[in-house]
Amino acid sequence: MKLQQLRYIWEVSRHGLNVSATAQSLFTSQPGISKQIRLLEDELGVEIFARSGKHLTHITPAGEEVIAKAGEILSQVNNIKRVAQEFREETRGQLSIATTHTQARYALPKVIDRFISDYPEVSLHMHQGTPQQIAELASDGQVDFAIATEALEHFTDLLMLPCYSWNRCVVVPKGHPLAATQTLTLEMVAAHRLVTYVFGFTGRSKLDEAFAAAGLEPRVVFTATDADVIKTYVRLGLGIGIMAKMAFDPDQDTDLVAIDASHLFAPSITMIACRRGTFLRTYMFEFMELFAPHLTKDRVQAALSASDPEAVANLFQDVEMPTR
Amino acid sequence: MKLQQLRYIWEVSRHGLNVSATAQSLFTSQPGISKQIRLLEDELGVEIFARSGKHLTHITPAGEEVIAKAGEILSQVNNIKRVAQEFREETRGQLSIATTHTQARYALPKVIDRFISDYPEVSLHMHQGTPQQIAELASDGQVDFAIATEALEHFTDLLMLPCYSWNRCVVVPKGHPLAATQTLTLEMVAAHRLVTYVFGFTGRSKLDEAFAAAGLEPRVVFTATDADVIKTYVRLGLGIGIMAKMAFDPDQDTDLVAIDASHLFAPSITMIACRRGTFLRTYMFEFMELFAPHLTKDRVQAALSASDPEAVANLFQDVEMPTR
DNA sequence: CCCCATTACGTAGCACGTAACAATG
DNA sequence: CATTGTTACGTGCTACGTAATGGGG
Repeated sequence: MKLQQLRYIWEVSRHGLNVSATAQSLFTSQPGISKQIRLLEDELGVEIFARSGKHLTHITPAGEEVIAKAGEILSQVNNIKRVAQEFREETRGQLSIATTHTQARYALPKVIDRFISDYPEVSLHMHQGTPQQIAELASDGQVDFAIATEALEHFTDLLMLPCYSWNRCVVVPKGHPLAATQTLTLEMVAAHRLVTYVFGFTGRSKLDEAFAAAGLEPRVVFTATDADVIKTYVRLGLGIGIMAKMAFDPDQDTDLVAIDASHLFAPSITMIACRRGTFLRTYMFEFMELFAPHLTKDRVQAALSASDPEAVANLFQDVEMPTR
Repeated sequence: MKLQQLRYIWEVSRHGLNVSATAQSLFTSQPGISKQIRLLEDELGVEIFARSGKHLTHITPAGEEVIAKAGEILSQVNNIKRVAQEFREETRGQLSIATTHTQARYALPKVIDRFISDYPEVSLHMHQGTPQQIAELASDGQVDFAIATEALEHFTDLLMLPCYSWNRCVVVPKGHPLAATQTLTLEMVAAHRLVTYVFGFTGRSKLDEAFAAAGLEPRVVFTATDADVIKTYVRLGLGIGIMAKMAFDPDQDTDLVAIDASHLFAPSITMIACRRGTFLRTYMFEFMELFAPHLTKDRVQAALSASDPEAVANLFQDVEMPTR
């Protein structure tokens, strides 16, 4: 059994059982892969892929288990490489983060700015996507961290750590009837046409829950995946906006008025997630702590290593309230 | 990075950093191992072993982490081989069990007898040792199961499953003053010289606790690691014996009288332990169920896979009371 | 002075690439 | 007929064994 054989079956399964495509992506020849897979199957005495004629049709039950374990092995191999680099050059390496528009646009810039000045030799890669995509990237090990508010909880191989809690504001154009309101009610909000997030984005679920609990049916006339688009359509007069409070910028958005709506909706908690069982570089811990100061290296390691649910639960008590 | 390189550093660290001894045990040449270790270190850019002159003196911090991860990998490699054999020939393979005298002599024979007739093609290996040794064997992956009553709880990488609950009896020669007693008290027992288990064996701790709680200081004049020796010295009149009830055989031990002492001591629970994260063959599940009928495959798998502490806790409720 | 790891060197095996072949939709 | 996996074959690399070398305790 060779590591490359395990890598081959793993990659082939990730490429929809297409050996040729796999060979291209690995910059090697396709007969080489075929041969090695056959050799592995011979050695194990079990077929990993089922063939019909000259095509791989599906993965055998035995193959499922073998491939899963091969994935574990490859992930540990990566960990070893990381450990080595950590001890060789502590401040050099890669950091890949997948996140949503909201975080990338409003929460992360300050943190990133600080991070790249602290660790100039770390090459940073940001990936933007839907919460679902983000979680998958982290779960596959393609990125180190996933940062989002939704959809991370269904991936059991991800460890989720709470970063900060936030709530919403209602945004209206200057001069709008609601602009002078001191204290909003859900009824007042529901009386207008609404512009807000698409379902599954940026805590949209908490919004729906609040309206449903009050027996109201909001007229959502436009949904967007980010606050910049929401603000644009509020400016056009399409409706009033409901969005994350931190997405309102008093300096920039001078033609709009933001009205606090924290008392109307349950707060959302933005999470950072990383794969369980992966080795984290020092600068990765540092990044976490920059983003959420209560996520110290010690605490995160406790939550990571321990199958100790308490270590994670405790972290929720330290989540800070929104800064803006 | 090659699997053999990982195997080499793992084995060298297990052989007290003696490369020559490692080479012998692996039936290969010692320069070969040296070379491969060097190649791995070069590739990683980190020293795994610290050298003084021509000797390996200790493992570097980086080496510690690398070796730990290498161990994980090798364990997964074994799992893959097991999976393959499971699908190839379901009823063929190996089963290695480490256990104590008490279990091997009194609890296991019936189970083993049944097992070898159910699975004649499985080659069975039994290892006897102290509870400590047993736990280490299981923790190292050298045996599949450890069966004992004590000392398993300190190994966090072992999953412990409760098998059966048992208690003690007092053994005296026929004609001894205590022989006619209906209901023993701790004071009556403490009035005699005692022969019982060595500390750390077969639930000895529960014995000491009971006497201490009653403010009694038992005069233990002889300690043994197994009941056969205890019975021998009871026959010699050295004192009265306290031992596991199941170790008394009415057919065999006709010259002795056993008096129930279940009400004097807290019951002990015999456990079966296996390493977390290892693939268990079908016949291994079957063995567990033969030994402890409430340990069905489904339940054990739930306890194994889940980091779900409840799945294990539930099993404790099903522990049967002693059969003899 | 013995033990042990490293260096040097030769060989056998094997992983990989190119090219030809076969089968499927 | 285009795409894809398998077989055939040659080559360059490398893992491993034997022998020689060098340091430590």
